[in-house]
Amino acid sequence: MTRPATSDNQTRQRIFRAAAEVFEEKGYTGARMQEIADRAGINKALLHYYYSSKEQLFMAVFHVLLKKMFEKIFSIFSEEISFKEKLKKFLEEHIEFMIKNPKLPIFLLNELSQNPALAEGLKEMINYGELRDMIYTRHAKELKGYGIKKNDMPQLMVTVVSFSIFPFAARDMIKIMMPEMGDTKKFNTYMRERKSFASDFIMAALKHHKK
Amino acid sequence: MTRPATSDNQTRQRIFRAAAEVFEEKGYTGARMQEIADRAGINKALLHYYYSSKEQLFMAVFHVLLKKMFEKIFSIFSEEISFKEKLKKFLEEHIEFMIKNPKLPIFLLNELSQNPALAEGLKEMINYGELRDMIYTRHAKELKGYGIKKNDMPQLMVTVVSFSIFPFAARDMIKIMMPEMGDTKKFNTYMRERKSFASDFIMAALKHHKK
DNA sequence: ATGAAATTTAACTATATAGTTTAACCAAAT
DNA sequence: ATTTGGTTAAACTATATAGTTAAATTTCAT
Repeated sequence: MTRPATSDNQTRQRIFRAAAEVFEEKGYTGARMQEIADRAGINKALLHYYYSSKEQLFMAVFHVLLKKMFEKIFSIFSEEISFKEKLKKFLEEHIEFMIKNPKLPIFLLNELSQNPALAEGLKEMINYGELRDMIYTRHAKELKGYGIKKNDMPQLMVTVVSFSIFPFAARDMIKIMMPEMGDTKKFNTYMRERKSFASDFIMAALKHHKK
Repeated sequence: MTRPATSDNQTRQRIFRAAAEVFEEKGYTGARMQEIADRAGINKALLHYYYSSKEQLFMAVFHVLLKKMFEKIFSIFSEEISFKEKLKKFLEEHIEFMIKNPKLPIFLLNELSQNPALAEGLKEMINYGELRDMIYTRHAKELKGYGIKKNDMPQLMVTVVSFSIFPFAARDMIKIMMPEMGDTKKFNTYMRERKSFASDFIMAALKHHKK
């Protein structure tokens, strides 16, 4: 009855992390249970002892990663600071987050696109309506000062997140067009420069926005 | 020796189109040769009569689609019009192109990310260095007027294309956050509004850009 | 020491799928 | 009419992979 002091949750964790790695790299259909077992340093029998099926394991991993992505975005947007500060902070933190999880966006977007039902679990967890209204309400004066109407919010929000997410999603296309950014170090430097480029760019656009 | 008046190239085309559809929807690993044959209205034997292997068929499809994507971008950027006009035209045409090919970006980005070698064929076909320098040289005065240095060009170019590509790549995430854009019609309307939003936004940012 | 859970080993089953084969059939060019 | 190449049908092979099983071994709490 007693929980044995052995790995247990440690093994579960090792499996989970290995699975997250493999799924992120290869996607659901490309991932192999054998490879997950190998990376976790165990065998297939034990893998199925902890997770009964590939699908179950994938679901566990996918939902954690999707939540991770959204929470990172939402947590910054819900802070009680000015829009300008929020924007700056978002770009700084989110780009650092993306540098640590560069494969996350393509993985999530691709799996979602191939199986839209994957979003089901999260639609309730995320109080999107709430947050969207909140952002505009909280920054109403500041945004109106820039001539941004409530109507413009979806365009603006998609634009803001695209600054940090798109280059990672399009990483390999950027490699084709700009081979000088081939290696990760240079690309990360480029992305760190993008923090201030993006917040300057967006603020400049807002200040000059037609009313 | 004479080309038979039968389908021949028509069948090849039907196969190619069916394959493009299935690969775009399911990706390489998710696609099934049987499904491609079914959609082309033929059987597997004939499919392999035209394309000896899944990989060969995939390569043919992938390269055409990747080229299609790049050519659309490049053709507009190489025209002899002012930067402002080019920007406007790019967003208009490229967003219409994306509306017609909404699954293209995720497909290309995902396959490239899982197999970077896929880019090999195209690196030579695309005269990236040429084009990049050309853009800055041709619009040197205009861009300098906006305080854009040659150094800023990679940031600016990625930004511009992200306006049209990102929302399609992130389509299913947008669905989660903004359920009112769930159906294709509303999303396309949103994207058509984005044409002018984006070009106004970018021009405003440039005009206000610190020198 | 004993028992229970964790883990390994290795062989196994079931299934999906890419690709093959063969024989027959059809359509059109000569 | 004969030939050639496009096409079908259906059964087939080979292989990869998810998942199972059972017996043996290890680990650890008691």
